[in-house]
Amino acid sequence: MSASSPAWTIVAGREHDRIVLLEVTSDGTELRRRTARRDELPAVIRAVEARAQAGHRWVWNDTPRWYPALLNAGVDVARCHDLRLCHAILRSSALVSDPADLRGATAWTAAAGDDSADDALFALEERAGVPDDPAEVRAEFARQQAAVQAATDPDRLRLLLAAESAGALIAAELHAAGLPWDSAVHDRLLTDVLGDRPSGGGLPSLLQARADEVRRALGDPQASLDSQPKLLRSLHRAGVAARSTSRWELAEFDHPVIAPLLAYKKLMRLLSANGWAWLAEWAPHGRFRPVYVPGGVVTGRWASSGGGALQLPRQLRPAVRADPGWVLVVADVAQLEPRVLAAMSRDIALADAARGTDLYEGIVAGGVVSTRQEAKIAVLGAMYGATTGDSGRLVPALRRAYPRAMSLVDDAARVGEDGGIVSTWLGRSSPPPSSAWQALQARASDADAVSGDDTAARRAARDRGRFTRNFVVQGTAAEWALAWLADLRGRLAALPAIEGEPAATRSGPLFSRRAHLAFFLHDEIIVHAPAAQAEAVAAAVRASAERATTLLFGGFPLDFPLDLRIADDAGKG
DNA sequence: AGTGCCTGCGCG
DNA sequence: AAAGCGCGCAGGCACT
Repeated sequence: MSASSPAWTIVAGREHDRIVLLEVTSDGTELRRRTARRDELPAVIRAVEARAQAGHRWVWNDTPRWYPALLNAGVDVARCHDLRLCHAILRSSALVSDPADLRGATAWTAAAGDDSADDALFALEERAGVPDDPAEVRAEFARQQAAVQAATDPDRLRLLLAAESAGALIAAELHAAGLPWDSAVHDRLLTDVLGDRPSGGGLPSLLQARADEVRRALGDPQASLDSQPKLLRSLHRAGVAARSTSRWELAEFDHPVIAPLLAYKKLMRLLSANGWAWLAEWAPHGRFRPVYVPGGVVTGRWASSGGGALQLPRQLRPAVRADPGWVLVVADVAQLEPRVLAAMSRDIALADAARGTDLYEGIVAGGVVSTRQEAKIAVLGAMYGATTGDSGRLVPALRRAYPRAMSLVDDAARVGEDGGIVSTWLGRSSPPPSSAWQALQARASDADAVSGDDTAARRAARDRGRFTRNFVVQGTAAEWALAWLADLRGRLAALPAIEGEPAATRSGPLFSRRAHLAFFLHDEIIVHAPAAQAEAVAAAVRASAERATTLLFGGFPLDFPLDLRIADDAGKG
């Protein structure tokens, strides 16, 4: 390592009309300070990136503040440290021994909780509240480094911060590249299911036909089908004594209105959530560009804002189509969360059950329950804290067969019920209980508590227990997925760009000639790749999954098998 | 007209 | 109406 090469380059913020960049060694020595006009930034960053040593990171206050403009200019970076996201992790991590300095830096806290700037239209704008002053940015980075160095387990935290920051880069890149979307396929699907698109303000023909059928069965030509209270009253008049209009409830009744009404609701849902209006707004030019929000969920999962990226119905998958000459590599992890639970609890018995490709069949083969369906609801019940019904009934069998795994989630639940903090494998910690929650518990344990207080407090405690029970598993699964994604991103960047003119330029200046991530959904990814690189990408996807497993869980004998296919569209399988 | 809550349903 | 976690969004509706 050359003494003059920076380990970090801090994009420290704005001073007058110029952006301040500080090159810093790993021990904090400042090597060089320079400034650039905003329009010069892509070229400056490209130049620094080109001569950076391995492991160099960009440090900046907020990835959406800087990175989209770089991507638009055709510049990407290998690594970054996102101060806003890392602050949010460190200030509440139980691994940080003395978070006082970080918690005192309230400007970063306010910014971390502010989602008003996550709107697609403002993604390029400055996010309200994120400090932009070079001295403050530098100080916050120093606070974070000190917190990590003094932490109980610095290596885990470093891995978590690196993964979280890589996620910030990937989220911006996913938006820039977009998911290839065939609007003709989407339109055909809508027309097939809903009927011809109305020219005026009316409903598509098949949807209208269903509505007519429902009103006939109700004997009420004026019945309102889209207002829950009105529909409920119409149903009551027709002799259907439902208490709600949800699908599960309606299915219990035997009445001629039920079938057409359920059909109507299904079609109406497609029209309002992902109909022609959605297509025009969110996938207008052959790409669906949702706004991803890394760290948007308490557990560390990503959220999304706009377009409903994380709720894309299976029904619409056929509209995800590769460009000509390109393919999609679609991969998801089978039973990610129970595998994560087995690994983090070091439960060899559960790891043995996961040995094949289907963990649930493995549980059946071990004689714990008798069918795959039972295994599935038992495992979900264990992770979610089910106490009643089929699921709750099966959990004790799991507790006998996999005591280590079950202790981990049972302990997490107990800590939560007691008002404590739990943490993921890499050290993301749950938020403390709200003051209202604490007040409720305090009131109930008071000597002269009213009788209602006690049951309310017990219920709130159990609710929180189910939350912390699930937090450790869902959060660690999110960490595995981030590690997978981050490693894969590096492997894809190392593949050669295609020669000649790109088949399409809709993925932006960087990704129109390079294999790139196009979609991410908790435990599933889609890579858009030149057809000639399909096998290389598939190998990279698998290798990254193995790397993520090793990074998190070392040599624990458990793998995370992928369901992987190479196809022109994402609708099969 | 803007807001915030409720219901219901899509995803993992 | 899910029993049992985490989300976002549309539409209706009550409120300001």
